[in-house]
Amino acid sequence: MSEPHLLPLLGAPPQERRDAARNRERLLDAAKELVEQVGAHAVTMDAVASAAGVGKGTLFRRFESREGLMAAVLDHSETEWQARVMSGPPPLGPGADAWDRLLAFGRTRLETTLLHAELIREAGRSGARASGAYSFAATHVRYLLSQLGVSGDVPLLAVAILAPLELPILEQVSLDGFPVDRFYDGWVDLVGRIVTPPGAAART
Amino acid sequence: MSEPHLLPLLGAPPQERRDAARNRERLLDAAKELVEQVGAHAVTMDAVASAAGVGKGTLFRRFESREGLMAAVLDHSETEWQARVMSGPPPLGPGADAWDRLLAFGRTRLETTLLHAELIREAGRSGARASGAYSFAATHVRYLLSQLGVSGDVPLLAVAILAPLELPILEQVSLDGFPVDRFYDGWVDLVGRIVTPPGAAART
DNA sequence: GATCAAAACGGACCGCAGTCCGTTTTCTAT
DNA sequence: ATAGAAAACGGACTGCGGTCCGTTTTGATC
Repeated sequence: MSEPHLLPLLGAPPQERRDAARNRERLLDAAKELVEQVGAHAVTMDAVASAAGVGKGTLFRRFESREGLMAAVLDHSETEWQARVMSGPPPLGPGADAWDRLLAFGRTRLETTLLHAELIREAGRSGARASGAYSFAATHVRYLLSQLGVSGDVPLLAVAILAPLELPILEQVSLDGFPVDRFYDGWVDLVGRIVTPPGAAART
Repeated sequence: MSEPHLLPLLGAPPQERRDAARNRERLLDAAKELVEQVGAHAVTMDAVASAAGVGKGTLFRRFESREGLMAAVLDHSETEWQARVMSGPPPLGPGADAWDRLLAFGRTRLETTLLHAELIREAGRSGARASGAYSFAATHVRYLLSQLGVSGDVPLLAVAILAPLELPILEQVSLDGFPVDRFYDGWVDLVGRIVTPPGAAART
């Protein structure tokens, strides 16, 4: 006669225990705090654990690795941008035409990448960019490209459009000594060439 | 009366002492050997030092860091490719027209990047890609673009052409599940769009 | 409210990158 | 050949990321 006391909630991950949830929060808060105070590069796992008043083992069980922790911190920050893209005001959000949205996307993407540069670097490839944030961006660009009626291998063109805005590329470039401002203009030119099929009229 | 015994050789780095040079070579050989045997990710600095019969301090003085060492190993491998580009047979080397050279460049660049993927990853950004190899590639592409009479911000277009061939991008992409083969075709399409100005005739 | 298995905890412990500093080698000058 | 300073050497040492495992907490069951 006894059934599991709470709704089985089909297929959902077994539900996190209360202490686990509490500690996850403490750890994330402590991490964000420390990142802000001393910079991501100087944050040690021991420091985070003890600032959160939690054992080191727990920290690693929750976040897998240092990179994983940084990715979690980063993810939190980037979620806000994703929201702006999906449901914020135009031209970034819905409502403007696809071309203008694409340009706004590029500009803000560049800005957030630079803003979170250190965190992105520390998150390494385990991180947000690889899974969450990057595939969101890719999906969005693919969508805009299809709206623009771009022909060809749209997924790959999306990659090409995003690539120059990724941190590793930006880092290599600025070593070659580019002013960042010029970068956006160059990117717009690039996108124009990709979007406008050969033989069509030029774009403004 | 006594002058420095050997030609002062204007401005040249003070010349490496003989033991230093010998040890550098031993270390590099040991490193290459170990990388080959167990894979770059499993090579420890202690292992390299003791395989070379040299102290750890020496290893770090010569190569700065683990990443620096990996970069040195990588550099050695990539030099051969650079030579093919600059003076090998066409279409990669000089002799073919710029468009064909550009395509050959892209294909071989993609190949070598994938071939050396592990080393590139281990070399991190301290490495060859950042300084040596990357700027070589960028310079070459700029040159080919100008040969093709491309208008616009050539240095930036070169960045855009190279970016999708860089490892971090390739890694993100194949997570999205692209077959690698398709990639080259997509890249050719991209380059075509960049090189062919809007309104001009399409390319073969 | 008592019982019990599963899950989470925490800190001692390990391996490796990178530093430090007393010792040895090399090279120049005489 | 010899002396002396500069440069290179090497291995003990430190700090940090990550693991392991005996102990504690949770929450479902009766």
